[in-house]
Amino acid sequence: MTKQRFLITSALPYINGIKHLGNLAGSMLPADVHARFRRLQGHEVLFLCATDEHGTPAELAAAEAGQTVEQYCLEQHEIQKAAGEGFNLSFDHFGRSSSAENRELTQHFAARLEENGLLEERISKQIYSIDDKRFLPDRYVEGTCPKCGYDSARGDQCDSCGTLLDPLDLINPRSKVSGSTNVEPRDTAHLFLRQPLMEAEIRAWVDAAKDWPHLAKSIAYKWLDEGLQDRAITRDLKWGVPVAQNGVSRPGFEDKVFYVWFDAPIEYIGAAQEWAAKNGENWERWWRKDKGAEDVIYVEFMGKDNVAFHTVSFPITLLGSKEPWKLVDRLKAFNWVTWYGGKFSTSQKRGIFMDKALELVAGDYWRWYLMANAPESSDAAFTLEGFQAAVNSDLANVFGNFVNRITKFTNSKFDATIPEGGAHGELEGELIKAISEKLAEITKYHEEMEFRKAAAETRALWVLGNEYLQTKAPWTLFKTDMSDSATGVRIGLNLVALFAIAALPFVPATATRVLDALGVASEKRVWTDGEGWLEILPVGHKFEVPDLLFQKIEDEQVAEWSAMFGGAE
RNA sequence: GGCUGGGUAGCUCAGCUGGUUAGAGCGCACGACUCAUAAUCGUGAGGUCGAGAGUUCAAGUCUCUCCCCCGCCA
Repeated sequence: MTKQRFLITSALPYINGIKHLGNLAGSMLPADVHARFRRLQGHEVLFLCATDEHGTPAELAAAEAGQTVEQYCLEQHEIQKAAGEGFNLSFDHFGRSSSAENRELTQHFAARLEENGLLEERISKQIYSIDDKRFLPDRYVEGTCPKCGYDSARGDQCDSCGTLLDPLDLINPRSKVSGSTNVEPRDTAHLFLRQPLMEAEIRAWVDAAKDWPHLAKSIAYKWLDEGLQDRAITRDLKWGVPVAQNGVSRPGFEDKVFYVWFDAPIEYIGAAQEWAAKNGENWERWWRKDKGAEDVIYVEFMGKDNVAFHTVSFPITLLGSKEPWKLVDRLKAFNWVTWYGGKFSTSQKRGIFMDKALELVAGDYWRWYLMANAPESSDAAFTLEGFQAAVNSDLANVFGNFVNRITKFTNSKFDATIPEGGAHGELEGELIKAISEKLAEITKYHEEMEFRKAAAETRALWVLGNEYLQTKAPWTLFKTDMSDSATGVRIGLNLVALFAIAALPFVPATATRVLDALGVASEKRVWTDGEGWLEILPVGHKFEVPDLLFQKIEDEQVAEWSAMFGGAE
C-alpha cells in the first residue's frame, strides 16, 4: 500500500466547561478512531485538536467562577485535556486557541485579507455600558421588547414573541453583565470581512470537492445560494486576539479583539505550530502546499452545526489570503447524541459528561458504545440500557470471553505456549477465507469513515472466532487427536492477536493490554488485509493469560446511574 | 416559514443506481456444547417497510399529496 499523509482535525471544544458524551461522540472520538486506523495502516498522521477559548461566554464563565479569564481558561484547558487523555484520544497535540502561535496567525490572516481588499472598516452604533466600561454584545443587552412589551427581551431576539431585534431597538436597555441601566449607544468601528467577493472562488472550490458527503455540499450550496454577507470579524472585548500588527494596535481598535469565529478555526494551523515548536517538528509540510503539503489528505470531523464554517467561512479566510494553504479534502459531520431522546443538559443534570463518565467505567466502554451507535444518519439516543447491552454483549461476551476461553484453555492444557503440529483442514480453509472477507469489509468501512458499520463488522469478526472454536472444539480433540487440537489452539490464539489489532481503533487500552499479555511485537501490531495473521504468534511462543477484558455492567449499576444522571423517567 | 435527515421486526438500526420467500444485533423460545465472565454456537417465532394515490411487467427502493420526529437556518 502506498504510504499517505493524513492531517486530521476535530472541531474545537469550547472552553466553557467540560464536554458531554454527545460532544465526544460527534467529533473528537470518531476523529481519534480514524487517526488510529490510519496509523495502523502505516500512514503518517498528524492529529490535532485544541480548546476554543476566546469570546464573551468564556469571560462571563470566568467571572462567575471568580477567576481571571486567563486562569479560568488555563484550568479548563487542563481539565478538558485530562478528560481527553482518559478517553485515550491520541492527539498529537491538544492546543489552545489563545496561544501565541494562533495570535500571530490570526493577525497574519487579517493582514493578508486586508492587502487583498477583503476587509473594510465600518462604524456602527452599539450599546456601551458605562458602569461595566465596555460595549455589550447583542445577547448581553436586555430590555423591553418594542413589539410585545416583554421586559426581558435579549438584544438579538425576543424570547416572548420571537421577533428578531437590534439591541438599539430595546426600550429601557440594561446590561445583562451587571444589570446596570447606565448604558448608551456609542459609535464603534469594526472590521468586516467582505465575503461576497470570495463567492465565486468558494463555489468553484465546493464544485470541485469530491470526498464530501452530500449533506455537507448541500449546506455549503445553501449558504452560497442565499448569498454571502459581509461579516464583522472584530468585537469590543478584552479577551481575544488583539487587532494589531507587530505588537502595534490598529488605531481605534485598542480595546477590540478578533471575533472568536474568526480566530478559532485558524487554531487548526496554530495547533500544528504549537506541536512543531514543542517537538522540533516542521508544521509547514502539513499546511503549506508550497512547502510539502500538496500531497496531504486533510480530514475534518465536526458536528452538523459546524459544516458551514468548515466549508465556507474558514475556506474564505484561507483562500482570501492568496497563500497556498491546505484546504479540507474530506469531511465527516455528525448529528447529535441525545439523552433518552432529549437534550443533554448541564443545568437539569440530564446526561453524562466526560469526567463523570470516566468515574463509572473505563474510557473503552464508552468509546465502543458511542461508535457502535454513532449519530451518523440521524440523531442517536444514548440510553444506559443500550450502553449496558452493547458492553455486555459485544465487549464482555463476544470479544472478552473469546480471549478468555482460549487463553485459559491453552494455559491449562498447553502450558500457555503456542503448540506445534496438526494441519489445516476444510474448516480452517473456510475460516481463513471468512476472516479475509471480513477484514476487507472492516477496512472499507474505516476508510469510508462509516463508524457504525466498522464497529458492527468488527464484532462480526470476533464472532467468527467463537464459531470456529465452537465447531473445532479443541477441548474434545484434546482427548482424541492431540495434533488437531493443537491446530485449533494455535489458530485460536492467533485470532486473539488479530482481534485485538482489529479492535485497536475502537478500544485501544484494552486491545493493547491483550497484545502486551500475548507478547505481540510492536512491528506486528499493524493493520492487515487478511495476510499473515496466522503467524503473529509463532510456535513455541509463551504468553500470559490476560485479566478479564471487560466487566459486565450489572442492572444495579444501571439503576444507580439512572438515578444519578436522570435516565428514563 | 425555508432546508437537510429520519419514520422498516418488542428495542437499536442495515437495506446502493427499483427485481427471487424484507436483513443484522439485542431481547424472547427451543436445542447443542462444557474451554470460557450462566459465557459460546445452532434453530425458530416476530414486520400491512408512517398514510394515501400514481408510474412500472415489478416499489421500503421512483413521483405527488399528507401526517409525525430530530436538527440547521430565518
